[in-house]
Parts: sequence; C-alpha cells; structure tokens
Amino acid sequence: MNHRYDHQTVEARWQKTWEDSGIYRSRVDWTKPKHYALTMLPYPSGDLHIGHWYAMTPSDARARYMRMKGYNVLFPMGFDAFGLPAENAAVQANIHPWTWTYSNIERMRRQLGSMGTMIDWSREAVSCTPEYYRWTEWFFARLYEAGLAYRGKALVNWSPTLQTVLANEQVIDGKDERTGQPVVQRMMEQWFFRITDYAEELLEFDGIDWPDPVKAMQTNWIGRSEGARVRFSVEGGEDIEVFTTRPDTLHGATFMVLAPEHPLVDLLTTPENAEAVAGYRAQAAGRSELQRTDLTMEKDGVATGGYARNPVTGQWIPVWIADYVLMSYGTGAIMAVPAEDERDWAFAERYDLPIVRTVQPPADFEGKAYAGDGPSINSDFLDGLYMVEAKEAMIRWLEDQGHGKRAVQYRLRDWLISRQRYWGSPIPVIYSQDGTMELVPDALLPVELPEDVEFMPTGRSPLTYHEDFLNTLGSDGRTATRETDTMDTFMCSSWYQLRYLSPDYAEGPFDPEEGAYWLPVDVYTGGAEHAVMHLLYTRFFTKAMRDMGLYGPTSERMRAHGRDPEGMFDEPMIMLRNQGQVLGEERPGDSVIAEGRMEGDRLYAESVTVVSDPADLPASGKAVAGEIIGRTERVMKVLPIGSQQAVTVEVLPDAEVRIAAIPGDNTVSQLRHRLDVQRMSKSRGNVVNPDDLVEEFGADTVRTYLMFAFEWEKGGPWDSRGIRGSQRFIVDFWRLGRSDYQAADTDADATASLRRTAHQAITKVGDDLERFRWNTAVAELMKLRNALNNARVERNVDPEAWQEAMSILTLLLAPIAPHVTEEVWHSLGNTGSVHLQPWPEADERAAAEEIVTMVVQVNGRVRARLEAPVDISESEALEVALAAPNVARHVKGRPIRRVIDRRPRLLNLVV
RNA sequence: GGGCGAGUGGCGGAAUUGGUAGACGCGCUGGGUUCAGGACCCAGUGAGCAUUGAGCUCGUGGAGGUUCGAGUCCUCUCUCGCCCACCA
Repeated sequence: MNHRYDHQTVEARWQKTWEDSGIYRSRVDWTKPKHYALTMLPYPSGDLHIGHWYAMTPSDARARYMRMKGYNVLFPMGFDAFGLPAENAAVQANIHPWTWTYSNIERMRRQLGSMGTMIDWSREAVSCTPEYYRWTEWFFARLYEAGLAYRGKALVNWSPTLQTVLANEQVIDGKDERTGQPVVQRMMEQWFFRITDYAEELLEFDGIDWPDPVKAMQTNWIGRSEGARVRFSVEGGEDIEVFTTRPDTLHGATFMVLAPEHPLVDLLTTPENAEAVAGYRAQAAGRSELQRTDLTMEKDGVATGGYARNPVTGQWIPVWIADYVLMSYGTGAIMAVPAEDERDWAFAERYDLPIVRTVQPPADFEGKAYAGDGPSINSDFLDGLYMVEAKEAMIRWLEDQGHGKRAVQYRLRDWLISRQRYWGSPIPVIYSQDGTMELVPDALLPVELPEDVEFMPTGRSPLTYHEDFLNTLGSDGRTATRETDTMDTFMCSSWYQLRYLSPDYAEGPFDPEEGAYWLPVDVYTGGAEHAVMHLLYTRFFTKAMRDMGLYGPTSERMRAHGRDPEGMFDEPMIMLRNQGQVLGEERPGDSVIAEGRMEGDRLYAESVTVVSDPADLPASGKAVAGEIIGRTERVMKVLPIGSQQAVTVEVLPDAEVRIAAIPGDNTVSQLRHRLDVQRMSKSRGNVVNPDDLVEEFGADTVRTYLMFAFEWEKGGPWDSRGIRGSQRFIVDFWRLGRSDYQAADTDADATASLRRTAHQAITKVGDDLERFRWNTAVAELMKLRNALNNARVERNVDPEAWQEAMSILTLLLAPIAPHVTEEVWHSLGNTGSVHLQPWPEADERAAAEEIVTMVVQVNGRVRARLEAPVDISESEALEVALAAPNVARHVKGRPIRRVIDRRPRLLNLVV
C-alpha cells in the first residue's frame, strides 16, 4: 500500500501483452456457439470523442461478458470513411481526401487502442479503400440487374451549401441535417433504390428485439395509409388521379388542387390563367423547402381555369394549383374536401370556394373542418353510414363504376443515392453517346476514384472535369462517358457488417464460410439518430440481398455445417440497443433578471439580462431576478432571490438580451447557446477530451465511470467530480488485490456474509450485463468492494472465503475494467489471462440468506423491522410480530381481522 | 398539430410480479490524519417534529381513485424531452 496505482504503465503493458498474444483474434469454431457483437462504425473525423467511448466501451464489456459465458465472440471495428468532411478539408486546406482520411484513421486507431477493447483488428474494414468499394459497386450492379436501382427524374433535395442532392432522410425541417443549411427542391435525373418495394415488409419487426422508439420511428417514417385512388375526368384531357384516405367524403370534394409541378397543369390551364399560373409556378420553384413547409404561412394558390368532374356527383369542379400539395407524395394531386380537412377549409375560405359538409359533426362541435367520425350526410347512398362503412361502400362503388380502386400509400420515398461529390463510391455505370447506359462489367470493378484530382472552390466534383476518368469505351467499343455521381455513404454502411467477416476476401463481398457461422449480427449498439437512415437502409439492403439470392452460397455452407439457414437473412441485426448522449457539464452560477408578462407561474420574458454573479443583480423592480437552476433551450427555471418557489421563464424569440460575459448586443440565439448545456461542442467550450481523461485517470476508470454515471440508454451531463468515485473504486480494487490478507479472529457469520455478497453479485452482475444495465452492475461490484474492504479491516473472515470473494470480484469486473483486473488476476497468483476465464458460477447455498429483515406492517404501514429466519412459520412470525412493542402499540389490542403473509419479508396485520 | 417517452434527495440514479422508497456513487456536514492543499480514514446526510427509551408525521410533478398496502395500476392535469410534421 505504499505504492500508488500507476494506470499508465499497467494499461500500456497489458495492451501490448494482449496484442502480442493475439487473445482477441476470433476464428470460426463450429464446436462453440457464436456471438456477433457489433457497434456502429465511426466516421474518421479526426478525434475520438467521449461519445465514442460511451457507445463503444459498454459494447466491448458486453462482448467480453459473452465470451466469458462461453460464446465464441466476434467484435470487429472499421471506418465509414467516405463523406463530405474529407472533401471540405481538401478544398479548404488543400489536403487530398485520402491523406486527410488516413491520418485521421491512424489517429483514431491509436485512440481506440487506448480503450482496451477486445476488437479483432484483423477484421478491420475501411469503406474508402478500393478493396471495399469494389463490392459497394458490385452491390449496386446487382440491385440494378434486379430492377431495384433505377435512374429517374424527380424533384429532389438540393443543398446549395454542400453542392449535392440529399436523401429525404437527410433533410430535417427543410434543412440539411448536418449543416443546418436550407435545402431547395430541384428537378433532376438521379439514381434511386426501390426501398418502397419493401415498405410493407419493413413495417414488420417480428423476430427482432429492437427498442420500441426505433420501431415507432421507422413505422412513422414509412407512413402507411389506406384509402383509394380516384380518377377525376377532364374534358378532352387526361384524367387526374388522386389518392385519398377519406373516399367516404368524395361527395364533398368541391375543387381539386395540383402540385405546381404536376405534369397536367399545362393542359388544364386556360389562356386567361396562363400568366398567373406561370407566375405561381415560378414563385413555388424559387421557394425553399423550408418556406414551402412553413406552417405559419397562409396557403396560397391560383386557379388553372380548368375543370374536372367529380365522379360521384357528376359536378364540374375547378382545378387549382398550390404548393401545399406536394408532387412527391401520392399522385401530386388532391381532391379538396374543405368540410372535412382543415387545410382545404383554409384554402376554400381564402378563395371563396364552396364547402359542403358530408359528415355530420357532433352537436357541440364548434370548429370549422370536422375530420372526426360521424354519420354521412349530403352523400346520396352513403347517408347515415359512419366512416368505416362509408369508406368501404365508396370503394366498392368506385371499383364497380371504374372510377378508382382501393389503394395503400406510403410516405416513404425511394432512396436517392446519387451524390454530386468526389469522395464516395463511384456508380459503375457508363453512358454511350446515343444515350444508352450500361453497367461496368464486374470484371472491371472497381471503377476507381482517380487520385490526381483538383478541387475547385466552386465545390463542383472534380470527377466532372477529369478527362481520364470521364472518357471510356462502351461494350461495343465506342466512346462513352462515365457516371460522375458517387453513392450516398449510407450505401457503404448498409453492408459493412458483412465485410468485417473477411475484409481481404476477393471472390465476393464476404466469405460464405465465415457468413455461415457468424451471421446474423446478434447485438448491435449505436445512436438512435440513425433510426430512419442507416437502420432502415441496412434492413432494406439485407432483404433485397436475400431476394436477389446473394445469400445462396452462405445458406449452402450453413446447411453443410448443420445450421438451418431458414430466416437467417431476413434482418441484419437481431438485437439493437441505443445509447444516450453524454452532454456538457452543468454550469451553475448564472443569475438572471427577466422582465415580461406573467401568466400563471410562467413569465414570458421580453427582456433578459444574464450575470455571472448574483451580487450584480439590482435589488428590485424586476419581474424575476434570481439564480438559474434549470435550463433547456429558451426555457429556464429561476429561483428568485429570497424565494423558495422557482419560476419558469420562457424567453420570447424577439426578446432583448444582455449577457454580461459577452460584450455588445446579444441575441436570443446567443442566450440559448449560453444556457444550453445540452450538447458538447467546441464553441460552447464544454467538450470533454477522452485522451486527457485516460491520461489522468486511466481507461478503466473512464470506462467504469461511463457505465456507472447514467442510465446508459438515456445519458446525461458530464460530471467532472463524479469520476473520482469510479477512480477510487478501481484503485481500491487494485489495493485489495495487492493486500496480503491476514485473518485475526475469524467469524462464521462474517465469512458467510462475505460469501453471500460475492455469490449474489455473480447473479446480479450477470443479469445486469445481459440487459445493458451497466450502472447497477457497477453498483453491485462496489458493494462487493465495500464488503471486502470491510473484511480486510476487521480481519474476521476466513482467508479462503476472502480469496474466493476477491477472485469473484476480479472476474466480474473484468469485462468492465479489463486492465486492472488482468493485473490483479496475476497478482492473485493466477496464470493466463483473466479474459479467457469462464464467468463464475453462483453457489446458490452461499448466496442464500438465512436471516432476513421481516417488515411488520399494521394496516399497511411499517411498524417494525425484525430479524427472522427465512423459514419462519406463520405462528412464530405472528408471535414475534405482536411481541414487538411498536406493533402492539398500534394494534392496541384490537382483533386481527386479516394477516397478509409474505413471509419471510413482510407481514401485514389488518385490524 | 400528431406520435412516443419521462418526471424519485442538492446531483447522477436504485427499487423482479403492487410489499422496507432513496441501493451505489457524487456533493455536503462534523471529526481524524497531514507542514499546507489534495488524497486518505471514521461518522452523519429526504423533510419536519421528538429524543440521548423510543418513536411520530409528511414525502416519488399536481389532483382524485382502486387496494390491507401504490414510485409502480386507473382517471384527469401540469411540465419536460425525443421523433414526425401542409403526407391528402
């Protein structure tokens, strides 16, 4: 105990030993059950941040636990290495994306090494290497052949900032999800994958254990609606088809609205309206997605002058165009039923269009449009029918009369994979001069990215002006041009779990022999932010591969080894768990003066002044002045000076803001920034650097703290003091391992008690690790540490029991803190790695309690806690309970009417 | 606006099926040790009342309900978070 625990030396030594002995190499072994543990691969942005540690080290701990439980575990790692940041670095700093990416990867590999994980680096895959993207291209070719990849003209999301199109999933609130810059709609010819073909199957989550929120998000995103397609005829023109979820309200369709981009607009527009229509279309085209979807904006539109015939009423109704109708959903046209749809009501009101109720609203209904259920009215043969029956009756009528049919519509759009960027996997397609297109033959894959490229500050992809890349020959020997778009990087990550199986395999994307053993992924961990992107794409990819027969050889190998391939390739990952986010540290001490109007106990602040020191607050006259005790975005909880009751202060968007620490005029967004402790970011100065933590505390302490500090799936704010508790735990454990335990007066009870704590811990920690409950697992281990510490001081435990408990603690802690446990394992006199040991078996008898606390309640309220043997009889229990003075006092001699007997833990006397 | 989730000490969080609320840790308080600080050790720590016999009351956002018994179940309500959002 005269030595300090030198984590730096110990951790480095064991990391080297493990690497040299190759204990983390995983090999196929059909005699053992397999376990494929996967954690989302990082983008090589340059530095590993605390979030990577938070996601990866518990996953590593669980993989280690599974190995101790007897599984043959694969825990690989790689890099999702294509993407825009590399290209931006190239433009800004004149570094080639290769150089930038590779130096980052190198750095991150080192940092990953410092975590002490059991990653099998021989399985590493990097998506930007030709060996990898050869197969990304190969998959594209297969999808193309299967009709699942197609090139089409569509209105797409164009980001002027990034100079590329984006998938629907990458656009949030009309802004690019990465940079937050607005996105505009453009009509472009692009490559798509037919993910919509799988919409129905993607809604099923049978047989997979995924978190409910992720399933809900995907379901929501796919957005299945049932209804009908209805055709409205146009005099001398093509029919207008609409999709509606409310065919029962067809009698109330008093006008139609087309998206401004709808192809029939030109045909419908009368000469008198031509100018207005052209003007409106131009205006809509110029609006950003953000403006077009702004809900506060009043709906506007113009009449085309054309009319269509409502098939059920026979009436001719006017056709309008408006940009609240989206070209990308349904047919790009709607039948407007103002009485039963709020948007249509607003539009009808504004342009004085007729409104006919077809559903009787309840008597107390006061609103305008009524979208609820009710008996049909003004609807001829539907009158009196409620929604469900009316829908069915109308669909039957439409099908009988040939005016429409039952239909299912999905919100999900096809996956747009083209990117007008250099740093991505090329699309292996060439175009000949006559406009035909052909795939690059498999034998010529990969189409490699040229290295001698120059980046233009315009942001244009260098592939578009690289002559050697562009010019090629078609299969007929004539000159042809290459596709210059590259693929969305989500394409790379849709199949990486397969490449890990055999990153050097050259006969196919992965070795079927490996796939037959390891697939599918058993546990997948990562952030929930990928719920509707990566996690949806990879499911689609797996199902498409299955249907294209790409798992054929793997199935064959499975059968050869006696494993049934049935259902093995329906889903990529069986179990999914999402970690939360580590947030910036709470920053106490700010005080605030806020003025505004008070409504209830909430202040809507029109003016806000933030000071760092409450002494700076002027005495009075303000609506609220006090310390900020809670904050989220624009809402703060403020404890007024001298008050016990906190006040909620909501800062209005246009409030006047002064922040003492930031000179000059301040804005609400600065305030939000100042108050928002949510995310770590460099500009907020609240970033925690894992490298520094590892240097100061050691990887084991950081790992333990990250697992102990929060509910893993939730996350929370970093606490720079809290980590000390985990450090103490690790150092205490190391000291216990080195201490030469000498018993003095051994005591049977103390010995049994220590053994009980140890053996109970085996079960509890195992259960917790199984269920990703790291915090309670660590708490249980700390209890065992406390028990051992206590025994060491008291010296009253039998030495053999002490050794046993010490050994149990070492084994149970091994998945969480791999280095210090290895060190202690050896200092306890063991040979061989602790990480190759089996998980200990709990001795039921040692774990069993003999004496427990029996709680005695009178009428459900606790009146005594008595020590009782576990097998106490009812009569005996009653006797000791009634003998307790406090129980007797509350029974007051009344007869016991009922005894609720939960012996030996609880006895409730009802009097 | 719609969907989902969550509110427990000063803080992070515990609490199988309704059965000892606050495990474990941080922080804090008192004491010890130390040249000092840190570290370390011991004791205490939900609130209030009582007290060196005990014990009592309140307490899991709020209001009600079911039950011998509710953090847990039901109804209403408030607040926060996340996702989606003119999706016809």
